[in-house]
Parts: sequence; C-alpha cells; structure tokens
Amino acid sequence: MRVPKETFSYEYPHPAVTTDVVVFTIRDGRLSILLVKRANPPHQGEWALPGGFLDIDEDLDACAARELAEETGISGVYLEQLYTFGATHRDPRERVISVTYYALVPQDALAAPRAAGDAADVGWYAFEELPRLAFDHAEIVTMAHHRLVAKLDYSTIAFQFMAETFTLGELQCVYEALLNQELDKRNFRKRILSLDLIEETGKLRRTGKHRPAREYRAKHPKRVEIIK
Amino acid sequence: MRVPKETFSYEYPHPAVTTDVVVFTIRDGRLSILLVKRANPPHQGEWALPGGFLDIDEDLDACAARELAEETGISGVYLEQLYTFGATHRDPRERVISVTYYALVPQDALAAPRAAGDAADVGWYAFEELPRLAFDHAEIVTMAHHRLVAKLDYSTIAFQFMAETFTLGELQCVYEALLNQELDKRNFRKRILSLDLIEETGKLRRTGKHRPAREYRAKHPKRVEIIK
DNA sequence: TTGACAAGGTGTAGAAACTACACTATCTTG
DNA sequence: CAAGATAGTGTAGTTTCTACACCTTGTCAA
Repeated sequence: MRVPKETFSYEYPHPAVTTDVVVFTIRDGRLSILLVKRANPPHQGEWALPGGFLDIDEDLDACAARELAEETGISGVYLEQLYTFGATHRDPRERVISVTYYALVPQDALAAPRAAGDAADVGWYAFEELPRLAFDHAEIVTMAHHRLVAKLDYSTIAFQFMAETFTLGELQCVYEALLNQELDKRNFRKRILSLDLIEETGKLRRTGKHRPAREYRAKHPKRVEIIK
Repeated sequence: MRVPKETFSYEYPHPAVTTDVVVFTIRDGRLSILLVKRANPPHQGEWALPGGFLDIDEDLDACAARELAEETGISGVYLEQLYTFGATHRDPRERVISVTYYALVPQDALAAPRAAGDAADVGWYAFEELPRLAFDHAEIVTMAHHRLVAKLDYSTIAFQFMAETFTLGELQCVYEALLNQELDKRNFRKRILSLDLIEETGKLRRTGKHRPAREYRAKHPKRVEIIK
C-alpha cells in the first residue's frame, strides 16, 4: 500500500529529535544494560540503545517512556533525563539531536524483555561485557554510568533497583555491583539504617540453606531524594 | 530586500531546536543573571535568556556559545549543558526543543554586555530580583541555580567566577553569594588551601584602607575538577 | 541427630574531618 | 598617631568514618 507522501515544510532546516534510553538493572549481582538489535538501517543488525523519534505533540519524557515500552515492553520504571547529544554527523541519515535518558529496573524483575517495533532482538548485557554499539551510543552509556555512580553517593537512587521488599544483603549487593567494590557489612548496615529511609516489614525472607534475613521496604519507594 | 523563500521539507514533522543560556556572575557580592530584552515576537519586549535557533550544521555547544556572543558580546567563558526542555506548547510559534546551558562569568569582569542580534537590550539582574521571564525561562533559571549550588560542594566550579588572580577574601565572598550564607573565615581558608588547587602569586593586592591581601591564582584555571 | 556449611546479625576503639570561636597584624586616612 | 577596616592565624570538642571478629540461625547430608 503506497500513498502519496505528505510532507512538512519549514523556512529553515530542522533537525530530527530522538530519545534514547540507557536501561540499567542488576542481574546475578552484575550491573547490566538492555540493548536492542536494530531491525532497520542504518546500522541494521547492530546493537543499540532503545529509542526513537519524538512525536510532534509528545513531551520528551513521554517519548522516552513510549519508545522503551514499544521496543522492550518495559514500563513504570524510574526514568531521568541524562544529556542531549547533537554532534553534527552522529546519524548518517540527517541531523539528529538525541535527548538521552537512563532508566533503572528493579533487580531481577521478571524482565524477560520482548523485542518489538524497531527492535529485531533485545538482550541484557553485563556492563563489563558490552558489544560494539551503533552511533555514539557507547559514549551515552559511559555518561549514564558516571551519573548513576555519582548519584549513589548523594541520593537514594539505589532503591530504584530494589523490589518492593528486600533484605539488607540484597541492598548491599546492589551497591557493590554499582561501585564495583566490596563494602564492610557492619558499616553498610549502620549507614543505611541511620538514613531512616527503610522500615522492617516484620517478615523474614528465607532463601538458601542459611539463616533467614529480615525483610525491609522503602518508606517512599517512588521518590528519589537528595541526601546529605 | 525580499527573496523567494526557500523551504525545507521532511516526511515527518520536525521540531525546531534552540539553545538558551543562563549566564551567572557575581556583581557587588550578589549572584546575578544576564537577561536580554526580546526584540521580536513572541514575547516582544519581555526579558528572556539569551539563546536562539540551532544552525543545521552546528554542534549544540557551538550554538550556545555563538548565541551568547551574538546577543551579549560574551565569549570565552565556562559553558556547560544543563537540561533539555521540550514541553509541547512552551513556544507559541511551533514545537521547540530547548537545549539549555549555563555559563559562568568571572566576578566583575568588565562585562558591560552589548545588546545585538535578537536582543533589544541586555542587563544583569540580581538572582533575588529577577523580572518576570518569557516562555519557561524562570524554570530554567531555577534548575541552573540548583545545579550550580550542588556543584559548589563537589567540584572546583567556583573558580570560574574568579579573575586570573584573586584573594581568599574575594573567593569567600563568591562562596557566600552562591550559598547565600556567611562562612567562617578560618575554616574556609583551611578547607580551600587543603585542596591544593591554588597557589600564591607572591604579590599583595592592596585595596581600600586596610592591610593588603595575598594574591592567589588557580593552578588549573580552565579545568573544573570533581573533588571528594 | 548432629555436624558442616552459608549467610544473617551485631559493637567498639582509633583516626579523620568538621565546627565553633577571638585576637593580633598591617595597611590607609584624617 | 589614632581610628577604622580587612588580613591572617590555632585549638579543643564533637561528629563521622573506618577497620575489624564472632556468634546466630537456618538447611542439608551423612
């Protein structure tokens, strides 16, 4: 089916605007990123960040959320604008400005993402083992990682990786995966509890052949607060 | 002189992209912002941030620097991307995505900015006494201020407000203007000197009817480092 | 049933960083 | 040469950070 192409004309040249999203999660104790395999040119068949063109009557945040849902099935997660990339030849088709975001998915959420839309395939990759990425997406991932690690220090962003309830051991594993270093258990627990951000559910979480752990929940699970 | 209008056509609608810049300085001990009076509609005659449309073959950073120079005559200053604003009706003309920046001008630089280009007038306004601003520029200013204050804490950004040489008293005034609170002189000097970021020039700075102050310079004046 | 294993849970002492605080020094001006 | 103004300096108390080891409570297999 071929219809005559409608066109949109402007007195001055306009760039295209896209959003791209760096989706982080913790899988098996390792920081991981969601990539999609591009179904169409350019860079067809290469791995890239989920993302796509802004609709003309759509807010930027909504575009990022929509593209993420369309290409991977993920929705309802923490999403924050990262940086805007606009080097003149970052896309071979036309001038493209990419407003980038990062998203945080709870640890081991049953995130079996499904490929759809512009994505031929979807997969989680450990941050340390990323494949070659299309466009300037490697640069975007690097910046997102810097931002995430920086925010660990002065905000409650780590809780966005946690399920509704969690144990202090799980929380410590998330910090360790993000910082890529081991932490002292006693000091970690002292610090977290002193922030007064989590409360016991009263239940115990039993996993594996060892003592069960106390279960906690965040007092304000959706809110990311600045601390200190 | 009127020539037939050339037009640029696309298969899908494209937004316009602009950059806008929040220019900070310290004037008379007060944090101040540079505003331009709009020469043309929309919001003609209202105060707004310097900025304008992205050229199609121009990097985002270059656009911000160019618009700043064209409208105010300021160049060679620290410039950092802030955030991208793209609410659907933030500009009445068409869909406009604004990639915003903030700039820091050295304290009392002979910045008698000159209006030109799209600006009918230019003026410094104390941050506490801003006039009503066009578009969503008040929101942009608020975010820039938050970012600036946050960065004071964990970076060497304050030195961007200093002239090539300065005294510890002047530096303390800058911190006090930004934080909007007085600081203890002895603790301030101890902290700054322990960072090992400045060195004495060996000269004395004599101003007013009192003991002259030692003159310092930043070891890396152009670099903004993350500390702690 | 009991012993091996695995993670959960807890306190303290020393070091480092932060805070509050007051007086003398050196220049200019009248 | 006295008055006024900012420059320049140290210490003690408090708080925060860091390093560090052992007992608890469950599962599982012999």
